[in-house]
Amino acid sequence: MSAAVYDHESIERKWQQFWLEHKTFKSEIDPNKPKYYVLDMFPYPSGDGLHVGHPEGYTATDILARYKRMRGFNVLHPMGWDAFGLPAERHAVRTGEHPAIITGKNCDTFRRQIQRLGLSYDWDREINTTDPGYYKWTQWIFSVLYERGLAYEVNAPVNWCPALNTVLANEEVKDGKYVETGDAVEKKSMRQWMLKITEYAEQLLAGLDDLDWPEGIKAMQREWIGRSEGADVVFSVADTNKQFTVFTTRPDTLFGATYCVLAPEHPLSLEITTPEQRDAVQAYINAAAQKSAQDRMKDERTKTGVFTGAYAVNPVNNTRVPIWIADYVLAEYGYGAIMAVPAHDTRDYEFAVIFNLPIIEVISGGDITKEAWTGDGTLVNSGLLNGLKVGEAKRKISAWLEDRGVGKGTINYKLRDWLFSRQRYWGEPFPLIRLEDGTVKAVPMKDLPLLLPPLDDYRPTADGAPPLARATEWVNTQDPDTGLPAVRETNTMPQWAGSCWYFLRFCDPRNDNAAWSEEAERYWMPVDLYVGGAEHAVLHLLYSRFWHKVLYDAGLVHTPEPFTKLFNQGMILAYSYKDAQGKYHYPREIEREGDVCRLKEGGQPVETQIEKMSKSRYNVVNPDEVVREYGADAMRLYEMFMGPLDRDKPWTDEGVQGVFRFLRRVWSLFVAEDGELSGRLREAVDDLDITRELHRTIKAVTQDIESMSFNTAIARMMEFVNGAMKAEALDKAGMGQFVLLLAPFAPHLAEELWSLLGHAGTLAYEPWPTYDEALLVENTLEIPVQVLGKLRGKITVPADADKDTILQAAKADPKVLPYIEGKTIVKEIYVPGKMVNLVVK
RNA sequence: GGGCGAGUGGUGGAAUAGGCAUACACGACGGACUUAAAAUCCGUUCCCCGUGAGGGGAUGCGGGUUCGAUUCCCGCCUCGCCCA
Repeated sequence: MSAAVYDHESIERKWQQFWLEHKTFKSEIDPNKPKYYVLDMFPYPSGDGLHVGHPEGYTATDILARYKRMRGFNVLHPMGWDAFGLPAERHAVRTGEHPAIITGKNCDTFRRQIQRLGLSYDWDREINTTDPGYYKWTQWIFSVLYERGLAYEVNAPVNWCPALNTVLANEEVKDGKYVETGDAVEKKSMRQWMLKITEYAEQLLAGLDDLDWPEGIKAMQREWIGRSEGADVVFSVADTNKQFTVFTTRPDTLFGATYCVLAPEHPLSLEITTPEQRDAVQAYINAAAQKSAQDRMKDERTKTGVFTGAYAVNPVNNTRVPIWIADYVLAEYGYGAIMAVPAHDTRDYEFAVIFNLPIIEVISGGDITKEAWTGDGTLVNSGLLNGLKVGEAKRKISAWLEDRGVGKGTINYKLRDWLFSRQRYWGEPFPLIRLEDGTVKAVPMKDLPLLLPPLDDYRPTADGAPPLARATEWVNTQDPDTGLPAVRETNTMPQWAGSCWYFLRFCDPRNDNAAWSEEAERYWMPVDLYVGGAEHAVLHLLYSRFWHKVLYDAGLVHTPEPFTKLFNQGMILAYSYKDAQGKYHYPREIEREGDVCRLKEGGQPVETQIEKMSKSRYNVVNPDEVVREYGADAMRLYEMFMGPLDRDKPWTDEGVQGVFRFLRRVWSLFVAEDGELSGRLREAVDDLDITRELHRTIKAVTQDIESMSFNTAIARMMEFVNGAMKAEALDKAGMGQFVLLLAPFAPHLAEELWSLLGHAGTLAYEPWPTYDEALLVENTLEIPVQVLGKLRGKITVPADADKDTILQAAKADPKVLPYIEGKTIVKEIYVPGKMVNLVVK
């Protein structure tokens, strides 16, 4: 085999070793250099190993990291492991082996796979959330929250997932199911730790405005926080001394309230019910308890409800209105009670029609005999509000209610407090003890980390307590201050805890005296670019922002937001093949003839679709195999060349081969048969066309990297290479500049070519190529000529030709002439350097 | 129902302060090299009519603004995500 073959395997091994040995990408604080902190969402190291989806985001950030280094930035580009998680715990339950062991193995696999991709991480900063040296500080931050009154215990109905034996946060539940696994979730009343994220609702909302994040993600967070302005209004229950408060976003429609509705769970529901109605109400409440909130809120569902027999008094006009119980009102939102204004609320309208309740118009503008009017208009039938517009009426009635002590203008949020405990072993223990009198104390800093105790059996106890309850010696402890007996919390923190602050630890990962030093935090934070999947739009990104704001208020970090710019990469999909029986087949079992795909064996036709990669669909692409066959550079290049980074796109093997061919062409451009530098590359070759092309490429690639349009950057380099292949001689220095352009994308190949060009060491810190604007200007221009907007000809003119000359040439062009002869030119348009359009009649 | 995003060749995609639609790549077809194949290299490849020169049409659909619209505006359709 000739030495000229592009041997990706040995080139990549050589340079990966070089980078590790020389710590090429080690970053240290340097006040003389501008910093650039570019971060990937660190992975959960699952037993399945790396997936081709992971390297997509990692390659994008790596290109930017390498590019920024060449532009003189001090780059922080770290990687670590979000390693607490359920699969390791399940493994421990099955085998009795401590979860740390399997976690360690999985981290090793991930590290090895990631290093094979040639990503320029500073491995001296690697962190692992399950490392006691790390979770010590997670516990410390929990203490900060606890000391600031932001952590509290509550006995309340929570999302219980029987399949997992644990509770879940609101954000983890969708349509009555756990978002990760689809297991059913039910309501169960339990004692749990909560974090007061609601206290930061306003800040979390306001902080979004200035962030350079995708609008969609910001919109999702805004929606999740769900701020609404309105008023609390107090209704008294007629003929009793009882009263209840409703929250409404439409206090202006108060005069149109014709009934009230309490949620089935409302404490007054049964209390106010008249004896005649008691059985019906009780039955309704029982039925409602069986339904999920999502089911109850479905618009298409016919509304149900039951009359309590009781009446409420509307504070604005002392009218008696019936009180109903209905499950379209949720206990969790507002006060679990509403005033119903059927004329101006679609759901109230629907309910009123079904139960034949009165509908009174108080805002003109619609036709309430047909449907609710929810738009703006003028107040009618509304006493003191008559004649006002909606906005004015809201303000006036809020003030009126407040004056009389029967209500006030308020702001309500959909955001609930964060349920922060899990009935798991493999998580951070809460640094808390509980004395016999019920007092809860934080474990002092000097006693952290509070280590997880070893167990023989990682299952929950027989009576349903979390696994940690098995460690009786660990649970039963003493108050270090008084020596009094105390017990430890047996719940642990959710997986989100470790990822809420890991970007801070990366700034100073080996610090034993503090979670981070002020110097490191001030230098590196905030994260300049954060890249990851959109699935964390609400969960991780909202939780980390919350913790960061608390740390900011505590004076522990210097910016109110952690992530300046956020970018979501799309998903990598794959073709899958399904036969008529619905059974999936591996791509290698398939052959393609024209439009139809069939099984190689038996020839049965199969259906082709593009789907998310998954084992069950037999369409997973293993990055190890891609790297083995084509190399890490080809893998990186292909993932970037597939299309825009933020879009979902399907993997094809032929596509990898395409970029592999490109790399091989680059190799053959530089390297001769004998493995030495090709004789085509010579000193001081003066080929203006190639030089121009090089400068155009430098400009385009630079701009494309800045805008993260990596697919077009690669296309530009391909064009340059296609041109250079045709040249007989190439300028060595100029081709060196091209190697530097290629370096962020295909770093191994670039390093190898750079050393073949006679340079010592790494190119990682070589200055990024610059271009000469003068060389971008063409001597002659080819100007398309349109007649009535249709392309009819092209003229070639000197670049400095003036408008008149160009128009004369356009009109004289033999291709154009037939279309203007015998006609009157009414308008001549010349867009400088771009085109001519002649308008004729 | 509301919000966000997308819809361009056989395929992934390129081009938007309005200015040559289809860059780059894949696939396909033809050719060179080879005993043959692979690899590589060269060429063709949006569709229709035409031997050709040439002509016509096309960026989900229908309108509008404009000398000129993939790009801007209005109204729809389809798909994805989020919320209800």
